Amino acid sequence: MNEIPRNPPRNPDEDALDLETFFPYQITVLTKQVSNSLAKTYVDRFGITIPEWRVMAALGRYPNATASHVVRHTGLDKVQVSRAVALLADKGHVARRPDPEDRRNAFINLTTRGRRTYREIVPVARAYEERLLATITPEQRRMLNAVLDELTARAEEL
Amino acid sequence: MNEIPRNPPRNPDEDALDLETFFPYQITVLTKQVSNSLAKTYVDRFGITIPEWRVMAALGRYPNATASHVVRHTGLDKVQVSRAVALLADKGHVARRPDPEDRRNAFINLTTRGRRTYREIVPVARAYEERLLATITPEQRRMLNAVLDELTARAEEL
DNA sequence: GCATATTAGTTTCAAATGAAACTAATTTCA
DNA sequence: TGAAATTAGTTTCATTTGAAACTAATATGC
Repeated sequence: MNEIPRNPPRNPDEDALDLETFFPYQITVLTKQVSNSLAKTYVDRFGITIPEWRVMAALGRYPNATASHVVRHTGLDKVQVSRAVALLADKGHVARRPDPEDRRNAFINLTTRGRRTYREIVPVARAYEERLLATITPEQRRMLNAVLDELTARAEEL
Repeated sequence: MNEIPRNPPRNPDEDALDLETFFPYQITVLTKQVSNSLAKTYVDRFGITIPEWRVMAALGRYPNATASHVVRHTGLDKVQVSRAVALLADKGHVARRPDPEDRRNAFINLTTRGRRTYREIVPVARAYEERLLATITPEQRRMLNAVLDELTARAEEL
């Protein structure tokens, strides 16, 4: 009795690193899962990609923004924003209005149609987040939120 | 005195969603930062990509694995593993040995050279993680770890 | 046994990505 | 002024990605 429990085949090397507890690995795996789920929802139900959704989210929150503003608010790079805005304009979700003061700029806004779509997506996005976070306590949520902000700031420094 | 603090231009829409507090957004931004930093380190200092590093990490921890095992331990898909193993074999970091019992399988192992590189990378990876997490408490780390595991399991269900 | 299904792993191909080059407009300062 | 530098945004191009098709080997069921 009392067999020694069988571990998975073990590296004799003491210093072996466990990927499963390595923070960059954990967060990458989770992010991929979450992004894939959301991307599928957005494409299937609304015909837009994640970058396009992010641009709409930024415009929904901060209307009349230039592409640079959108870059700041979405964490996308300017190439992605340029492309997402072009696609959203094709689909009639956003419109560009040149700035007469400085013709390098264009103000971007949701169209009526874009706003309607935006208002449909927001509760879907919230519901997904809610289901995802359903099993963790409000306490844990607050802390998770704070820690992620802290780590994002920290990661930028490094 | 006592000016009303100026918020950024506000959407009148009550239901606007703040991207900055939206969990899928937060985690995506953080992951991108972290991955870019690490990818740069791995490429610059060791000449390998993140998928290659992950394969090495899996083999360092669980030697003599088939490609399917590596898939399970790395969260990469089989295409990525196939490519990473081919590249690592070219670089002399891993070697494949066909399974005589079932010739569809091949056992993959770090070579002496691969093991040497692996042992160089592990402390660098640990040091990065350590610097990243330096400003959060051990308590927060434990909780973060547990919550990420929980959410990853949860995300797979959804 | 032998046709059919399944499994391991690779290759192909089309789409997504982002660095670098580019265009157009504005600002700087000699 | 007006030449050089800067800024906003777009386009190009080479690389990365992953779904789907494919090859080769083994397992299953009639």
